[in-house]
Amino acid sequence: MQWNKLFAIFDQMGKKSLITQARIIDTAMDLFLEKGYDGVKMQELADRAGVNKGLLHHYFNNKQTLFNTIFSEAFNQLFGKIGSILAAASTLEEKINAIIDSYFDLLLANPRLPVFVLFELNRDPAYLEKMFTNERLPLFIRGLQHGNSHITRQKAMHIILTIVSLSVFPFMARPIVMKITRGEAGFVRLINERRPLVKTVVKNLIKAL
Amino acid sequence: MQWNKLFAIFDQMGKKSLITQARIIDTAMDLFLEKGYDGVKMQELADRAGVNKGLLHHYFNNKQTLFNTIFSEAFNQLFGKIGSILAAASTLEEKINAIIDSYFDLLLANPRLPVFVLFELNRDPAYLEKMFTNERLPLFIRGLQHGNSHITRQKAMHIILTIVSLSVFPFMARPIVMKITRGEAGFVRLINERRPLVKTVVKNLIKAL
DNA sequence: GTCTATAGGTAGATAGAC
DNA sequence: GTCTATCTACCTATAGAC
Repeated sequence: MQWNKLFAIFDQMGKKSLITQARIIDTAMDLFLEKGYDGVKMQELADRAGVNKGLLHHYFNNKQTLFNTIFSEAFNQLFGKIGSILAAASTLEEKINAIIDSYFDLLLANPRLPVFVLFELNRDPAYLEKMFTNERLPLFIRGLQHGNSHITRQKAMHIILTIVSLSVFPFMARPIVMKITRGEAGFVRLINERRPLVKTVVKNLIKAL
Repeated sequence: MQWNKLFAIFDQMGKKSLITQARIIDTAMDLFLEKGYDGVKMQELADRAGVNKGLLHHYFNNKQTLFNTIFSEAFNQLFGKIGSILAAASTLEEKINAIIDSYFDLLLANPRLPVFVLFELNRDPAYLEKMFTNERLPLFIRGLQHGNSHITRQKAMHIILTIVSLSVFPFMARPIVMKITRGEAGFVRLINERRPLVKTVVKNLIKAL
């Protein structure tokens, strides 16, 4: 992002501050996703965002508060869409394909998302208490079961876990996969080849269950 | 690990130092896997290992060197066994089931392994250059193809990626899965239920390919 | 090999001028 | 809202006694 140009334009409009906070959040998102909570230094964040270090404390009281903002956003990007897809009225196969497509699109644009979220959750599972309300997961399962009463709770869990495993893991292993495909282009090609394959695998799983 | 007791015994034998280094490595493995490179402080590591902070620098020159030791070990635990299984003389199905079982056993004992390795690889892919020699991956693929010449290089990659995705991801998402299963016991039950399911899914994938 | 003391640098956070 | 200067705490690493 070429912040300097945008910055100058907004500055002339006298609305610098309007985008300052947004720019901090935008930069923090990049940086935390790359390095995790402990790897990010406030000074580096300020430099990359093109703002003074003191401003970080003006907008967000401290590092933890800023991180919480980013983590919530990342978590919701990663798990928010499943809920709405499952809640929508459509066939089981349509729902499943929609989830798979949604993950592939999201992670092609932002591949670091899952490693970041799962690393931080692993480091401190307390984050989960704030994020995953207890109503959220039964909702997923009921979304799958709706109109498909033969799917038990247990089977629904295995189906969801299979979908997410197959869709998300290749992006988490991206550095390794890119070593095999020798570069970004090959990675994208392999991923897009995988998209229909994952759909088929899940369809066959449901038949077998 | 109850280091204090072992420590006292070896101390009486005058062989304290023999296990000191091993204890540091053991503790560092736990700590780095939990918090990642940037999250670990040398003081905390020394305290947990029951040794003086200065000793860490005596055995390993600096934090980075100690970390490299741990990372190599973790990486090899995670990817070492695939190679030897694939190289062994057995049928395709036997190889695949052996890999799946190997992952489930390894990760039931040490669930943090994959998140740690992939987070650190994501943070600095340069680690990969030292770990993944260029001969390693073609070897995996040829291992799968051996005696099954109908499997193209491309198909082999998808098969391996599917096996690893299905075997490893549930452990990476462990905090979330444990929230659903309400505790460790439920998690282990779900995982063991999954083991044969993963084998079936992969078998069906190969038929479909 | 093991410990204490401390150097040297950097982290997050605050105070106050503009 | 923005910037400079600075405080306090902590981190890695080293020096040197035992």
